[in-house]
Amino acid sequence: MKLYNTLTRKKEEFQPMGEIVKMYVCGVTTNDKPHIGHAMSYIIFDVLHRYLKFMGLSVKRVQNFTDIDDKIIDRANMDSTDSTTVSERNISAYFNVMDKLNIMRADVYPRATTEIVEIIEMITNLISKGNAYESGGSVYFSVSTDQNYGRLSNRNVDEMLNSTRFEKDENKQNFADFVLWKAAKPNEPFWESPWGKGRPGWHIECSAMALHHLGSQIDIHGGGQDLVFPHHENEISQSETASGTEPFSQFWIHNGLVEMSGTKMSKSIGNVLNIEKALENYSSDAIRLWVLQSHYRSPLLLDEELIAAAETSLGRIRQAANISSNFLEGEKDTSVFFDRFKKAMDDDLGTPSAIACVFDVCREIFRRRDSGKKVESLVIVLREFLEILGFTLELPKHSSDLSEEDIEKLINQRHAARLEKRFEDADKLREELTSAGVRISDEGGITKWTRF
RNA sequence: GGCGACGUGGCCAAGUGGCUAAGGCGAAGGUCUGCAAAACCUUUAUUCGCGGGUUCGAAUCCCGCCGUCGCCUCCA
Repeated sequence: MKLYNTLTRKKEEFQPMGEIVKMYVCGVTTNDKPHIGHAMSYIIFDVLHRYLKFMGLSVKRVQNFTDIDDKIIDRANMDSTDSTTVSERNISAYFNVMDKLNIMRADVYPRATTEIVEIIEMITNLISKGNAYESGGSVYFSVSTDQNYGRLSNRNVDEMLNSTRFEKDENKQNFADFVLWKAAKPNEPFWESPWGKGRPGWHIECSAMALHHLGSQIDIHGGGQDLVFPHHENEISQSETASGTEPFSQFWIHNGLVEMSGTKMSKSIGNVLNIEKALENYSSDAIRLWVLQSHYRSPLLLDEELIAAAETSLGRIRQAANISSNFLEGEKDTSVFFDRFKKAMDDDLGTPSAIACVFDVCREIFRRRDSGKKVESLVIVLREFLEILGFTLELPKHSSDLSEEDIEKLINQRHAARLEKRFEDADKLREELTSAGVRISDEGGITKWTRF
């Protein structure tokens, strides 16, 4: 399988270094409920995870929660509570929606606040090696001690100086240095450290956790494109100087960002759609299909009509996946579809082409059913594709879900009405069933029904 | 200003040197039906932002232009 590696800016053949694939995916900062951009990112890494498993590889995935930072403290102050409460609340919300989105759980979900020991250890190590320095109760990473700095994001420190627009920090030796340990201000939560009371800087936790849970070298490090600089650039620097080994990660995989009418979704613009709200109107599968129908490195256009269109498309898929033909003759060779699907996925996780293949399998299933041929092997291969892509095939909720008895009763009533040619009554009963999520069809004098 | 991505049918979106430019949504017609729904069949880009160039051959490579977006210390 080939994957686009941000580090080398090309597609490269993926081969894990050891027996298991070590995968670290940057998690969320727990200052708020997860939004649709998080859904995009984690759906994509979920599919990567599933596909690696399908290829026969074992995967150990670690995903962090940044459960202490400025925004969380601000939120806690706003809500007159503490940062732990805010974080716990949003971590619960995270698991709640991600489970609904059928995103496989990572093996470990370390939190910044539960890895303080490892973080302090790593910072101490960096200081002893001369890559970091204490200043005013904080500790900074000295960017000039790493000659490779800027490799991932393809920029150099001198050029950055001309374009920088961040506030000056008197404690820093160099403008590009970044904070590893932040001295606590009055009334802020803090942890004891060799440099006094404070808390971890943002970047260090991922390095410390990756080292702690996966080791000094990993296979895949993932996250949104907005993390390339400075977050991942800084992670590389601190990890590689601390461990003395490189590369920290073989592959750097970055997903594109959700855009709304040509603009990135962002809290400052106020165009954030949270997942909870999206799930009120659309099925988990529809959101997943909307994401996977465009390539993971491209920006994803957020337009509710597009998710609604995906919901419609899913009707086809669900229906095809539940067909059984009862015919014995004419089994179809599925290898053509299988090869096509695999070829698409092997080329940098080409889910749009893989999904095109899924729809073609669906069409073939319908065609064969309609012409009296066996479909079982196609249904099996379709379900396998859907499993790899992480679809649940769960039916969307309808306002009034009828029991089987109710459905049979209504169908019988309609049957009677049709016999007496009271078609208006019959059509009313049909509408009633439709709005309750039951689709009926009159086939050769028999009325068949199915939930949709 | 620096770095990067992108511009393909009504909408979304694959394809990145050579068979008929995938797939989804939408639209039109047909089959089926009391009428439908679903499904199936047919139609819906002689053309890939614009202008040059390379080549036997370009949506795909090169140059220029126009336009959109992201990152450049909050971010999935």
